[in-house]
Amino acid sequence: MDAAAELFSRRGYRAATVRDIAAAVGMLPGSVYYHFPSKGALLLAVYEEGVRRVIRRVDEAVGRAEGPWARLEAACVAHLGAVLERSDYARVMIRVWPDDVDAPGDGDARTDGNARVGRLVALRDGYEARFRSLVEALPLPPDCAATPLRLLLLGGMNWAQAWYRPGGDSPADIARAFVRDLRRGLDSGAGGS
Amino acid sequence: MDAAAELFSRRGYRAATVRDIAAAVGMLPGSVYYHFPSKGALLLAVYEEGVRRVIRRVDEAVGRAEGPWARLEAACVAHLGAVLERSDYARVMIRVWPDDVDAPGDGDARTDGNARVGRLVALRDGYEARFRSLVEALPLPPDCAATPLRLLLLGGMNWAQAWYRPGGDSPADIARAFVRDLRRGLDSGAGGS
Amino acid sequence: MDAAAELFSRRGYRAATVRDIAAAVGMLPGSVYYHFPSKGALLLAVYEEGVRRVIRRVDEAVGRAEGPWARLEAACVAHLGAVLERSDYARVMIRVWPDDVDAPGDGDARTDGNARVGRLVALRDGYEARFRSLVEALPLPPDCAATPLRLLLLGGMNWAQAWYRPGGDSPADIARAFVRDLRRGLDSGAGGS
Amino acid sequence: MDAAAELFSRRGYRAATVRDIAAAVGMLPGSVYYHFPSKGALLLAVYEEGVRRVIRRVDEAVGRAEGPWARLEAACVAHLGAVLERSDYARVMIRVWPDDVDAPGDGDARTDGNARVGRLVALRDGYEARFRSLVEALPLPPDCAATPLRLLLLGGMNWAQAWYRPGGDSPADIARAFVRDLRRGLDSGAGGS
DNA sequence: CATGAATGAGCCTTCATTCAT
DNA sequence: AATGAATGAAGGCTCATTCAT
Repeated sequence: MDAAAELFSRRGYRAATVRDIAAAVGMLPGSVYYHFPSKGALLLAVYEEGVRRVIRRVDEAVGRAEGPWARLEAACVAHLGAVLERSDYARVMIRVWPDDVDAPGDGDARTDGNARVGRLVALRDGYEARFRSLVEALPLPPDCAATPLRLLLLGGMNWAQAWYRPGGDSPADIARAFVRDLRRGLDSGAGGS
Repeated sequence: MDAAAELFSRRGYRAATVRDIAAAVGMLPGSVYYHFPSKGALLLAVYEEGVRRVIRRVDEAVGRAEGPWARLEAACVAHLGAVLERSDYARVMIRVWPDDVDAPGDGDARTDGNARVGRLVALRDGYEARFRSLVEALPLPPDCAATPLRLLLLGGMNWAQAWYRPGGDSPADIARAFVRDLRRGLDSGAGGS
Repeated sequence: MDAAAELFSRRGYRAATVRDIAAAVGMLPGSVYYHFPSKGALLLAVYEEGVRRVIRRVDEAVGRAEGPWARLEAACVAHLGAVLERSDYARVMIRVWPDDVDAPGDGDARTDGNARVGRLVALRDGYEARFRSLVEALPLPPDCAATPLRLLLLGGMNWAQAWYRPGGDSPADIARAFVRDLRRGLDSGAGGS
Repeated sequence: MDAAAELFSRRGYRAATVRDIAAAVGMLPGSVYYHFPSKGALLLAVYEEGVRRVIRRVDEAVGRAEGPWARLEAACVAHLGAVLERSDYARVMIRVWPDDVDAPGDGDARTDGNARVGRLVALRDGYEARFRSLVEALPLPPDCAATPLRLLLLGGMNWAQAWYRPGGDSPADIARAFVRDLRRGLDSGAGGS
């Protein structure tokens, strides 16, 4: 049931009801539970698939590019494309905060929930490791830390879901602009401090 | 009710229940409705206060700085400080997606909800306009668009809520690193394309 | 909500739905949860009240009687009267097996459930201790153990719920017959082994 | 399906799910319906088999004994052994109240359910008739009614499921103690009324 | 200003059951 | 003889909300 991705990505985890997800594929709510043991497990499956897809896309793009800056740019184009347009699965990774899956009550569901939160975070971290390598491969000035740079770039892209509307600049153009702004200095030297 | 700010910022809109908010100040859920007509209105109030506070903080910081880059940096330090550490109110602005407030059913609540979404978006936009001015005041290279730059910077900062943990670099340091990375070029010239 | 006692005693724990219990007092299912945190807690409350009531009734009856056999008889009359006719609360004690309250899933509800099972068992045991004393006070033949005797008597009475129908012998008569049969020998000496 | 007997006897009718029963023999829930038209029918089959088995056991034991008291004792030893240790099938007869099989809703299922309740009760009554004969064959004092005696004895034994735990006295010993207590008088003559 | 009690819609989940294959 | 997939009703429970007091 991969139309769950659409609802999770559009409404968030809590607001996307099992009923709606089932109805979206012409099922009844109970039927979902034949395929997934719980709503949380369904999210996890969607999330995993989302990560898998972005990874594949990014890896392919990186593989086709030459040179560290080109590789980073390719990765960003792939990431932003996936996260904004290409894939509901990928979008879920951005829209759903891992702890949304955590149940409010204390207890068993909570235990499962916490385990799930951990898994979600691990998946995301695993993916972001790719960007760590990419950024560390850059020929940076000696006093420039790779970490804030990566965080700025990834954050800028992920947050794009908050403002991006189709019709304007394409995700690829945006990604390229982000990388270009970072690569060359923005200070034209004309201004003061 | 500042307790609402805390819960909205920590759990998100849907997961923060009126019960919990009321309990946090020793009230019963019904009592909340003496002060606010609905949960959505409560969020709106908190959100508004959040925007107000960040604005005040940012304006003060900007007022004390000289030169376009210094002003932008001051604004970023203020913004990131508010959003990561200083204020639950400000945090809500980041953690709650405007459409979370939108009811899924059709009806009156939906109408109110939609109106509220618009208001939330307007508040945020109003605030971000400050950054637009700040960025446009920068002495940028002629072929460099202000919009992606602003979006990258704000996105990078807002997304920091996803990874920031107290104890490492301070928000102010992070903000300064972001601005510095953007200002000077990152390409040391050693690499190819 | 003490009409729950009626449904628990008539249908058993699982078959008595919260909806039915609520409807029986003109409420909606959600309203029950203002008064009791869960169905299991409701059962516990009913059960506790049931035990309390039987204890009171038995203690009163025992207090009015003189001599060990008369006291046991009085206790049995009180017990059987409560359990068959007088009180839905008391009936629950017989009809509901403690482990019915235990949830099938593993986890938190299970923990609470187990705790509840223990409490139920403890309540019942505490009550039956009264019969232990009563039986031990009897002037029994030296080779006659009190335990099987008590178990036979209590079991005979508790099981009466399975066959008793109003209209025939009264519970009091039945109880008296039980005690009499035990007290005097039944073997008329006419038969062989 | 002997697995059904185990689950019905251990958890009761409602708490034993078709899923669990099927899983216990490596089947899927749907497959059960090839062999039995409904859960109620499955219970009925198990119950019938249970009655059949106890009857066989009791009849054999009674056949081997001589004299009315010895015959009753043999029957009780057989009954209690079956119901406590020997047979899940027999245990079901005690653990499941006939009306558990009755659906709460009105409708066809209700009709079937009621029919089934009747059948269950009839089976049990048929079995208990044996004990009626056994008790009536006893040389009882003239003013002693056979009915309460039988009810006390059977009830005492059936209720044993509520307190019996393997490891203590054997079911056979318990049964013998029950019969002995009834046969000889318990009143040592020392006490007053 | 706040409470106590209730509401009713809705949520996630379970379960007996069905049926084409 | 059994499975895989689905059904639909119901179940326990939650939650925003209302309202008389």
